Amino acid sequence: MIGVRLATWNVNSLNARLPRVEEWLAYAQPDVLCMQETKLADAAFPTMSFAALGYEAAYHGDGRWNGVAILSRIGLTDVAEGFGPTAPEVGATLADEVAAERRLVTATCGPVRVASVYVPNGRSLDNAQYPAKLDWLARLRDWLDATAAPDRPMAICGDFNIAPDDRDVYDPSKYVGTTHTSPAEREALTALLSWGLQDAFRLVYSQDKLFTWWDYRAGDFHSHRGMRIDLMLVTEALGKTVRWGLIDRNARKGKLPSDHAPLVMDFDL
DNA sequence: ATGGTAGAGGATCTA
Repeated sequence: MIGVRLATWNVNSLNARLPRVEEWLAYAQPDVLCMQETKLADAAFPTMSFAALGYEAAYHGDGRWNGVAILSRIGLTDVAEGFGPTAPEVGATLADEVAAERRLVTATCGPVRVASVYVPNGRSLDNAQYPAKLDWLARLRDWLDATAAPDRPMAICGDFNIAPDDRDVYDPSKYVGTTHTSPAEREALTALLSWGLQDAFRLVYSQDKLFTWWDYRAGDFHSHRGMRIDLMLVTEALGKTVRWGLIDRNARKGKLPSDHAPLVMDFDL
């Protein structure tokens, strides 16, 4: 039996967050950490800092917005950036432009195929970014069909910018007519699950109001106004081995936190 | 009260 601890964390700028990430790796001891919103060009990625802690790194960023990465101390091979062979022609439509952004990197870490994803925000239901978000999610489903196998251990980890159901927001009435909870977004997530994925956190917890993101503004964190939008979607081959999990709210506290907390899940393969 | 804060960059844009 192999114990594998997977984690995912939207760090909201790895440059600003590196001390917090290093501190967190030291006490949380994940085997794999997926990060989103690194906001770092690949040439600026702090590979030496993570190597000193025993982690190899795969990264895909352009330095302004977005940017994803995978750290692993159990091997890191077969790295793929973006949608790879299913990538779109560049620049034809807004959806094509969004699909070309640095929002997906994939690698094999020990016995698990791992993807770090940063799903587009969507901004608002009447914004052109909203249909681009839905298109991005459809492309992710197509990419799974083209490049992955649902009968193998795989984890799609990241900031999905979707709260799967009303348990996952602090007050459903506050999210009527907004992104992150719309029927179309939740259907796009269901379409991913129907490929052969499970919401790993829900294999361990059924309670409501367990969040991974809180707005920096208006004291939302301390008032428990948040959403669960950071997810690990795992194949049954991996999900059946889940042993334990946690959203580390402590990492949202203290000095210079990200607005997201890390999600940690343990598996025994 | 359509507010509030944080990051990047160097004026606003994004979240």
